[in-house]
Amino acid sequence: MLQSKNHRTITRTSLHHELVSRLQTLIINAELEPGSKVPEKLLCDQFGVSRTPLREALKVLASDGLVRLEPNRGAWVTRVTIEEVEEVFPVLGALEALSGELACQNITDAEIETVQELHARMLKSYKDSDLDAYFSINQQIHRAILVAAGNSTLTSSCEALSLRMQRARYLANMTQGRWREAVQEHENILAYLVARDGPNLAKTLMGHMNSKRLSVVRWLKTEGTMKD
Amino acid sequence: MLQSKNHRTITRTSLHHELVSRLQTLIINAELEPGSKVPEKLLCDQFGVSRTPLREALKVLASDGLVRLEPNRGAWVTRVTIEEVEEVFPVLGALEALSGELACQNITDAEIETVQELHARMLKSYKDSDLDAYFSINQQIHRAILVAAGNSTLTSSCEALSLRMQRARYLANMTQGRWREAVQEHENILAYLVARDGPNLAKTLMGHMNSKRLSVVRWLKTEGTMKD
DNA sequence: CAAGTTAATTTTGAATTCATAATAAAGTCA
DNA sequence: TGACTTTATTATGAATTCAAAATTAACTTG
Repeated sequence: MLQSKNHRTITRTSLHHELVSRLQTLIINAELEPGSKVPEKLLCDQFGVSRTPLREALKVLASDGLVRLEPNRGAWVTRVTIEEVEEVFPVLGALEALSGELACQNITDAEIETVQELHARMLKSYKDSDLDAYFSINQQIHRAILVAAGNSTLTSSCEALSLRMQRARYLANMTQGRWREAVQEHENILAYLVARDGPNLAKTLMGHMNSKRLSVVRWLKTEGTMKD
Repeated sequence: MLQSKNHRTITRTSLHHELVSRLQTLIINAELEPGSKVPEKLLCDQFGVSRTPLREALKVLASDGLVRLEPNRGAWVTRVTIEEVEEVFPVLGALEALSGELACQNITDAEIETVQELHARMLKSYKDSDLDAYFSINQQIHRAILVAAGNSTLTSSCEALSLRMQRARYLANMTQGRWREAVQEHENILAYLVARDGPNLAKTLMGHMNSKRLSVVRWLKTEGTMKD
């Protein structure tokens, strides 16, 4: 059988992917509020598409846990619950630990330099108390390590879970103390990466995820007390 | 806002899930041949559904990596490649290691007994050279450990990746030597589980996945030599 | 006017339709 | 005959349609 050379791998299933990605963005940025109903018709109008491709995208989002489909009642934006956080961060920890191990085996000097630059910029945004910039660069660092690990399955698994944790701004809601601690953890991460010390980088990344979990859970608990 | 009590969580989005699951089965059992085109119309007829829900299911399968969507050319059943195996097993290893750690923390005596019974039955099927039974029970053991770990996110991540590795029969294609080795590894897994020795169970499960990877890759390489 | 009932409206799930792209078949010409 | 066009045919992607379910509104009736 013909192995189909490499059939225009450039073109991507444009509309479908586009919709999935735009809906993800809406949910991450809480433009679609957690717990609320996904306004199918409105979104169709906004995107200028019919219900068919939109619903296809919603099914994919549902399988990623960003929305929940209720039979005959439509799609609902899922909330991040404490239970979910307690589940997802350990898994992310294990995956990031692996990414650290692999990155130490495979990372090039050039890639290390890139991470160092990102780290420096992240420090600056910390000193400037620019939370948005901090979070963006932070993500880029984790992503750079994943890329250096050279395992695309690992990358997509991590990103799917990260997406779920990125919903809503509370991740951005850190105390000064937690922020300082996170920066210190990143110092260690960088050091072990530069030293290409896989086991310690793995341990540190896992610990980093664990601290993050504690911080997010703590925040979710106070939030729960405030509202309800 | 109303937290929507627990809106008939019993009823599941029946048709959609049904289709996803049946398509998965067809692919796992290689009734849809790897590398072949997904016969949309035929499947619609077979399942007695229209193209709309079938295509929705295909998008979900694509996001799980079981099919690949080529723009304007339809869906194709993905092949298990050596590269994919080299990627997926390490990730599965990390996840199973975590499941071992967590299981040791949470498993009940009753659950341990269940695993022991499964293990005994697996040994019997090994002695009987009943490969089908062996694989089925093997899976049940891994699943039981996952369930005992009590992390549903971890469970679904593992199962999604396992599905990808379950395509085609070659997993069943073990040498006598590899089979014996796998059984020995399972002896260790059980022992560490009974002892609730998380770290060693984790290490053993990771090693188990690594052996599996080597075995599958070796087989894929000989298969490649035979055919092409 | 409150609780329950029925009718109107909207939303959902899925089939059908339709324009466009890809493939296969037929036709052309050196 | 064999490479290249041109023309049918088929398959795909997405809009539209339609029946069934859920929601809302209107209407009883005590």
